[in-house]
Amino acid sequence: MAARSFLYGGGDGSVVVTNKRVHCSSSGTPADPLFVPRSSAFQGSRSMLSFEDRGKGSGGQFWQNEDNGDDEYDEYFHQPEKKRRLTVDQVRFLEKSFESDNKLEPERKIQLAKELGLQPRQVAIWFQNRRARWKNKQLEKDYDDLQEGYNKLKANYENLVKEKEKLKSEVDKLTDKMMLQEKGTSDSSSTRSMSQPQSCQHGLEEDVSKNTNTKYGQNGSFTEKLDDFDNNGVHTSLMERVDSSYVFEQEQSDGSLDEENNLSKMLMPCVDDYASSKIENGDYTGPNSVNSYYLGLPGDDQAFGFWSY
DNA sequence: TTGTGTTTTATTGCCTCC
DNA sequence: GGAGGCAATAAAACACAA
Repeated sequence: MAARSFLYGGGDGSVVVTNKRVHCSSSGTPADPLFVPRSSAFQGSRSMLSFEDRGKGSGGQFWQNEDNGDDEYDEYFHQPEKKRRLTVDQVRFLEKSFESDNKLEPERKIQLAKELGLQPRQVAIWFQNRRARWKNKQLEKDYDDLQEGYNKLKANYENLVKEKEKLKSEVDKLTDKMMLQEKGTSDSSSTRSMSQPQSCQHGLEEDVSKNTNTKYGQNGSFTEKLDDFDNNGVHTSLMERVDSSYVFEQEQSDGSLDEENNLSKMLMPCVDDYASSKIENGDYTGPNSVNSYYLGLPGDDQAFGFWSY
């Protein structure tokens, strides 16, 4: 790999060996981005000493011994200065600069370096590390947001399951009632039923006559009970679906247990559909309702797949 | 004081762009 | 091919509990 020309230490053209890479100093012209005037407060890590508020250690020694020609000590004396943290003021300044723009153009880098008494490369490194930190923070934030959204969605799903169970039990209850009622009425008025539809016995003639596509005749009492259910102000759409399709597609039955089971089975799609349509229409206003869709999937993972973020 | 975990500074290698 | 960015990592500096 081509070595980068990092000026790290001597600005006089000396070769500085760091522990990992050979750095050749630049020629040291003012136009060079790596140029650091010898008169600058900063000479490599020595610059830290000019800010001094953390200035412990023996920062100056390395530079004082820089001209020692003794080969035996050459390597030792050309060890890079131990890294030192930037001062509070330097960091504050860099932070402000980063806030205004997290990318660093060469001109700005040199300007900042001059103002802070740092090497341009140090400024570049600081920005690079700062961008990395910022990115990590963003990732953390994104993760938290996703987690929060997921939790809301999960709560939403659980509420829907509860509501579905509630609806199911209500339907079951009503089905039972209807069955009992149907049995009672068919016993006591078996003669009348020969000439009249059952719905008429429950005063539902008008409803029946309005509806042209159902077979109310045999199921009027059930409809009446479902109407009551609807009066709770909860399940209008369920009623619409019940009226128009599922339930009364069945031909007349003898009111046996089989029919009861069939009715329950037939109603379940209504309930499922009802819950889904409520969400899709944005009608669901449960305690944890969010602007996301749940389409009746059973597992957390699947529910997770349908959110809008 | 010391061990340990975290943060910051700096290096290295790879990649992209001009 | 050089410059610069980024990810991964090293290592020094720092914080803090025991």
